[in-house]
Amino acid sequence: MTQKNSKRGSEVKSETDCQPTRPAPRDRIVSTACDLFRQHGIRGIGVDAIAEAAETNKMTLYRHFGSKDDLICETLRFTSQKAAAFWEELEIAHPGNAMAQLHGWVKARAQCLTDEPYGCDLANAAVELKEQGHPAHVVIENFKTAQHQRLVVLCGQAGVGQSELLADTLSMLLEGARVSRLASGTDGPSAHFVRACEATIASFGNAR
Amino acid sequence: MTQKNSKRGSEVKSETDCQPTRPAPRDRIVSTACDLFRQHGIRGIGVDAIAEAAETNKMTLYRHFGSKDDLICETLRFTSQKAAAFWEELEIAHPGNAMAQLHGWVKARAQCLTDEPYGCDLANAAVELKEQGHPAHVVIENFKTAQHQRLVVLCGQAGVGQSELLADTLSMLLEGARVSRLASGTDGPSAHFVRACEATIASFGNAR
DNA sequence: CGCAATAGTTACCGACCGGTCACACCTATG
DNA sequence: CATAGGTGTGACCGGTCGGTAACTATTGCG
Repeated sequence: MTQKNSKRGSEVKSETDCQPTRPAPRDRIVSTACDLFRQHGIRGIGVDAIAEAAETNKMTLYRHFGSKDDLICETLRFTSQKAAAFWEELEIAHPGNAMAQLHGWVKARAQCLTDEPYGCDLANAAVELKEQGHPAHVVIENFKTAQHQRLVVLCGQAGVGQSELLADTLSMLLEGARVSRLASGTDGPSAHFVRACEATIASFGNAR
Repeated sequence: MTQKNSKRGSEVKSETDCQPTRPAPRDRIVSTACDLFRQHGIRGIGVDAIAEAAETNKMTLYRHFGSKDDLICETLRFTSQKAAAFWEELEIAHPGNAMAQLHGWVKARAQCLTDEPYGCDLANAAVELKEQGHPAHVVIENFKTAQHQRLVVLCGQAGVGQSELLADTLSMLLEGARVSRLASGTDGPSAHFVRACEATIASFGNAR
């Protein structure tokens, strides 16, 4: 609005190689939509506001995404992909040591529990999008299944008894901690997520 | 719409004492709003649709509730009160036997996990209502705190070690199971909610 | 250069949103 | 019978929603 013809505050031209050449409109829209969906909820923000925040316009948004639902799915896929990278970092941090990776998982999840107080984007979307048959649901379920499967494998490698039940339990603890932080606040049950996980892992380890 | 002047399909008059005299408009609105919020989400249904489904009109709705936000709070309080009654049934079912009540809690929660696939209304509202300062948040937090406190007391009476940590763990497991059922489907981690709870309770009981 | 693809702008559409108004209606009670 | 309070009706308000049309400006590339 205030800048009219110049693309940024800079000199309009000759930003050929120094600056990282700001992302293409499509990418700006996706990442901006991620943030705004997170802050205001999927139903709580309009495409117009998303386009403006992404420093573009609604027409461009609709040329890349046929509908708001398409954009929703794309943002969820985007978030999924970022989350998938986490598992490789875990393997790098504790190579070949599954039990250490499991404890690393707990620690990392506890970290994002405090760093990202808005909960899991995918889970929140599942809560918010009630219309069954919405294309986002398959994205959400695929993501959740994949995340859980990685945890199942990890628990199996850690050599504990009933590894699948442990993975189920940890999955529920994490999911519960994230939504519990929204509903009950910081001092609710989620405050003891780490202790709960560690106690659970220990009990499974001893059980065998 | 189709019935115009007659209040119901009946003979317009003389329902003085036989029929249970259908609830007053205010009560119809609250319970109808509960259902519709659950089905479509709080943001997904309009006051007009709620009034119509409650067989009344928007004006009457606004005469009882000053705003949609007021109605939201009232429905959440309504749900809270119904949920509070559950604890008394639990005491009646297993009088004086805290451990039996704890297992009864698990069983009952597992039951509503399958009976009510839409998750916890209060938790869902917390996810959906991002605007901080929304009056619903205190209703939600009060409810969650009260529910959790009852569980803490119960775990304490059951005589397990670290009863508060057990209550935190069970709270997170339940919350996680309910949202996990939405995000991951019936076959996700929530399928083993009972086993996870029982294993957890057992490990806490043995730990001491 | 010249062309084509992409991006930006403005205006517009019909639908629906939460909320209000004035007025007619019904029914219970005095 | 009369009055009053709760209820029903329909129109209306400004605003926003998701989505589209037509046109212009910019850009990258042969």
